[in-house]
Amino acid sequence: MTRISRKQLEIQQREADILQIARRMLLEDGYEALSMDKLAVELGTAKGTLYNHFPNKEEIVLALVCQAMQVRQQMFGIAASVSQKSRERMMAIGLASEHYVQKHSEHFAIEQFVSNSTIRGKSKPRRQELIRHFELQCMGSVVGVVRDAIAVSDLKLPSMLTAEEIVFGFWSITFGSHVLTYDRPGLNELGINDAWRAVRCHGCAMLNGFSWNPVMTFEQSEVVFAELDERLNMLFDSQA
Amino acid sequence: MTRISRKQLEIQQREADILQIARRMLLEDGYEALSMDKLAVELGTAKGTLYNHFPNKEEIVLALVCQAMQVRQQMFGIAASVSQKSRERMMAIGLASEHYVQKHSEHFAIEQFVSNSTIRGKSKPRRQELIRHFELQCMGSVVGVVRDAIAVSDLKLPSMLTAEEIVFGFWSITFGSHVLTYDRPGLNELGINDAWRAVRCHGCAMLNGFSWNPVMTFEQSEVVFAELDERLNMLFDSQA
DNA sequence: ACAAAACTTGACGCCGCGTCATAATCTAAG
DNA sequence: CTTAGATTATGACGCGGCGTCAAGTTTTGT
Repeated sequence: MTRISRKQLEIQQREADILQIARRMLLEDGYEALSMDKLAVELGTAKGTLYNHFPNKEEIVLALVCQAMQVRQQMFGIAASVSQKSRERMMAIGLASEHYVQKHSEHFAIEQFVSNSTIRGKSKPRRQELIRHFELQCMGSVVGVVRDAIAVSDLKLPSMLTAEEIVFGFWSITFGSHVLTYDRPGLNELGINDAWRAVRCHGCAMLNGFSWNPVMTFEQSEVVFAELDERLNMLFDSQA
Repeated sequence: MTRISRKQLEIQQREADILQIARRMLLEDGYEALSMDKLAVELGTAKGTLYNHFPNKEEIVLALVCQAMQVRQQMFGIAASVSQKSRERMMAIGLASEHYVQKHSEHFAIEQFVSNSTIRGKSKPRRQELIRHFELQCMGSVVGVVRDAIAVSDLKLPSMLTAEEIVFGFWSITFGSHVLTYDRPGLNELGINDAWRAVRCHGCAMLNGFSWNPVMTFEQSEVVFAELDERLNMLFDSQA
């Protein structure tokens, strides 16, 4: 049976190779530059072989998106358990998001390609479920923090909002900031000097806006962010 | 000289027709469905004629984006002058954004196609300047409100942030929310029942987080939003 | 009326995706 | 080891999309 496993591994390895090459092409020259023909040439096989692994181009991209979301989800999980204090856990998730964009931009960038596009529709149900799964897990991590905060009275849930809708607010602010920061050319020239610091401030403002205890000034918040950042860096490094 | 103007008008009219058809194609079937060949057929001319008006496909899309941004910018301008109170002006701009996404989704959707993509790079400098112009104008409207608020002490500018960075926060939250709401399938199933109301609450939370006077509860805020919304609807309708 | 300028046309070259008949390779039973 | 049957690899092909350009047509100015 050594034969079977050897062949199996060879195929698995090739699948990984395909994704690796595809990622490089996407990152280097954008979505249009991802060509199945060129990919096959770089892989050293015929084009038809590619189609034994993935039914179409979109599935390759979505496989990369899945990898990306898995990385993000793991980081969120780690961040959510970095402290006992609910507000710090929330801040840590924000930092994880920041970290993800900055230090794993190869994944973040690929998430962007698919964010508003026809790509999703062309994928198999299996893949869609997987993506949904990771989305739910990320959401779950953050909603957990919100619920815990409510349970220990760090946060009073406004009558107009659900816990998920609270999360939606923070999701919007980080997602929005990071997308704008990442692929909007020249935010600096618009007067936004340090977008990253600004995002932290906005997160702090919003936490304060919900009266999420302990309410603190931006200056105090910055110190806490710095401490959490250091702790998170260690955790993330030890993970890799 | 009636001849000159007749021909000129004919050409201008055709340009408008091209954009109209292109918009319909984009909205109906997505970016991939915008085909120069089909566009030419629908227009009733040869393909080469298209290329007398636009040097490439991307320029057509970007022309549509310019139209969209112009609409948005006008709405922002109106919203920024709907009240004397700085906080209400800020809220009105949020409402304008909401209105833009909901009632002018044909424009908003097209902005999305270009938000993270290779399209921008293929356009002529002239077009890029135009886009930049509208971006600056929108930014300018909001920054104006922030500066006014500071001037009348409705808002104290945090030492860590510039006025533009404050705007960036609100930009992120509305941009992020609206993108997520618009093209994420099934936010409802994630527990987000009324994303629109949630966005208003988050805006309110953030304003409160900056201690933007008059600080108010979500419930109070909702009433003000409703009043402003009505006033804005009248203004927007009278504009059209 | 007529020449020069401006505009229109559509066939053409090139490239990319996905297919499929054929060829090569592997598996497992005899 | 042999060999039939299953699995996998190949690349030429069909189709369709973008942008070009030489040839033809209309408009303009005199």
